[in-house]
Amino acid sequence: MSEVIELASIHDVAKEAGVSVATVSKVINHYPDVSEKTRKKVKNAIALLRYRPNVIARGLVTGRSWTVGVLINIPFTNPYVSMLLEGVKTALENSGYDLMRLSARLNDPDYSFADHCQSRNLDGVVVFGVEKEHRCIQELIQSGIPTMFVDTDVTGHRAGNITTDNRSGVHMAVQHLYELGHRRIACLAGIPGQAVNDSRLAGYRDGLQAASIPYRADYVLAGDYSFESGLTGMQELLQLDAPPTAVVCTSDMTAFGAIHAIEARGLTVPEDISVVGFDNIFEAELFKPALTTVNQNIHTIGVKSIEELIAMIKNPDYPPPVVMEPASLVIRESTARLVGSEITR
Amino acid sequence: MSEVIELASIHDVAKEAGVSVATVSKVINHYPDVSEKTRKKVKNAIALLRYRPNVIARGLVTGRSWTVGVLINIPFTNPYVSMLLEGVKTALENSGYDLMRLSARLNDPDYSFADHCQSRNLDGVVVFGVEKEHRCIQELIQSGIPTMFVDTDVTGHRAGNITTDNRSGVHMAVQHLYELGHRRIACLAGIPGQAVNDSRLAGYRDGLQAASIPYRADYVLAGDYSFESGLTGMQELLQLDAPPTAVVCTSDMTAFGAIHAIEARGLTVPEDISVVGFDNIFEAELFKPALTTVNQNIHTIGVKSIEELIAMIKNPDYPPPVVMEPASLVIRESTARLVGSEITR
DNA sequence: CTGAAAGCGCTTACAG
DNA sequence: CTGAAAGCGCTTACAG
Repeated sequence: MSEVIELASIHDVAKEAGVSVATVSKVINHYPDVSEKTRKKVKNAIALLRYRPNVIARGLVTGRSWTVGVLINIPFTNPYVSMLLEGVKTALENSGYDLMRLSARLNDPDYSFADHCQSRNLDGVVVFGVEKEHRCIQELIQSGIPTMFVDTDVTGHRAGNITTDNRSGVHMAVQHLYELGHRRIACLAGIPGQAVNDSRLAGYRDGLQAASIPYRADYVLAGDYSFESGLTGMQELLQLDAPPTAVVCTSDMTAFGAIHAIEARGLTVPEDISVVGFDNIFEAELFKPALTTVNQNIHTIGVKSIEELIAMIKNPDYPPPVVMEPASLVIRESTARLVGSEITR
Repeated sequence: MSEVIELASIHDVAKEAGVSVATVSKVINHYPDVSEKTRKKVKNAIALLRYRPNVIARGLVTGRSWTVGVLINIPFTNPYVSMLLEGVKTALENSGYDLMRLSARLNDPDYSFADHCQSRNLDGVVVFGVEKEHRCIQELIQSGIPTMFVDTDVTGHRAGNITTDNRSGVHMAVQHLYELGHRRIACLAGIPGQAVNDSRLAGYRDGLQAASIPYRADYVLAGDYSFESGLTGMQELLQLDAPPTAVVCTSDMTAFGAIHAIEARGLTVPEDISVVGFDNIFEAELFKPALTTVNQNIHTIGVKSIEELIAMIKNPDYPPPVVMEPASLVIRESTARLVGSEITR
């Protein structure tokens, strides 16, 4: 019934056109030294046989696979990842590159991510959500495969990175809360040791310092950027003798969790406690109360990570890019002026 | 300083071990007819040189690339896509396959998705968000590449599909609203012609019919599953002389949009109008009011699409799978009993 | 049990 | 301007 159609090879085209495969190759690759007449013949044969060059075979000899890999060490369901991938996808359109998502076994000691990339002839790779210390990072840098790290502040001969100005972002959040009269400002943080988290915590300290508010260790809780960690973290903060009147979270999902915990206690946001998030995922606007949060240009980060990567691929001497995207504060409904006698020093 | 380490080839291993490349190949591929002694030597050489077989080169001769492609014709930022990809990723772990996301140019008449897949030696592909009529679907079926269509009801020699029982899902939603006393039930639908939408509309009609409620064309509006289409669709419904008291939406995002429009009019959900969504994305629970919606086992669909695809790849005679996942109604806060004299026939 | 040879579908010097 | 040959890194009959 429905016949399976085999793809024609370059030999088929050569035979059809009555020329050599070398000549066909030259036509395909737009070499100038082919007569118009021959070029015509070949093009006709290509059209007739619906020939498409095999990218894989070509890659074997040229060493270029027209494929960039991506390592995502965060659940896809994190809206942050979705927005980033959307940016990646946008930058890839019409670039000629396809995207390969590697099934990496980062916890397997016998597994090497760099080997995986090389065995697939990847032209470059973007990596994100990996801690600076993971061995795969040094292996990657050693391998010489062009790499862009998102949110991991490492560089190498052919490796750059891109991140948001996390530090300023949280600083702005703290300042905003200060200006609203808050002095007991807590922080629901992320995973200790990750560049992203450390920078945000530094911004938190900056903000406190600029406002001359002493740092309290019991106001800072580690987490993992998830809804759950916001929920449990906030529950813990509410147990304190002097609970905070405001909390800055290092992700929007964590902020949602925190708000959930606050409301479960019969309190309201922002009347009783102000909450600010980080990321500005699209849900932040939909949420009630609409979330005050630090905006990251996530889509842009996705786009630029690919653009810079491709630049590195095309030019071996391209200096390893280090790009920092600005953060900005988006004020919505989850933060408000502190009322009453709560203001203390 | 940091030396770039080249990956060893099978020739390097052969030389190091003092055997032929054929023998190395046999060791790699676990052929039995290799003496223990030789096997040892080769394994040592492999370890010494940190050799990994080049998947690409292997693929060129075996015809298998250990790569499955995915065509996603919906924005990544749609939470539905994220959940599906998370399932896909889960099923891929330890399968040996990597995932390639094709930069498809579906609107380019010179572009053939099937050719693209073949030129990349893809072992199989999962496609979703593509209308049944798009030429790429027949091309794919013709090509003989194992394919799983998600939410598109086509099959072929080596092509199956998977979908949610959309029809029953919406039927249940309508029935739920009917039992709450609603009779003026509208539908904010999706893209006409898409299998997903048609099934859901059929379920809407089923529900009406079972309740003996006449179908009103002005209660059914096409959309595109987005927040915006819920917003504008609902605005339109609110203009009617007899606006609906309940509306079933064909996506959660559309439901969010509809609720937004209702509230912007000074009305409340569910007191004034009940709203039910479709998908049960994780935001549905977070939203206020928490959304009553039809649950799809999206993660499972992602998992099964890959499992079935791999089964088709491994066995040329595997019958084209057609799987339908059950839908279920999740009742939350966005639907309520109709009060007062609103009940009419 | 082992290896030489052909071949997967291409590109790239090189000779003519 | 054109094509024969070697080679990219592998696997697979096949001969020994």
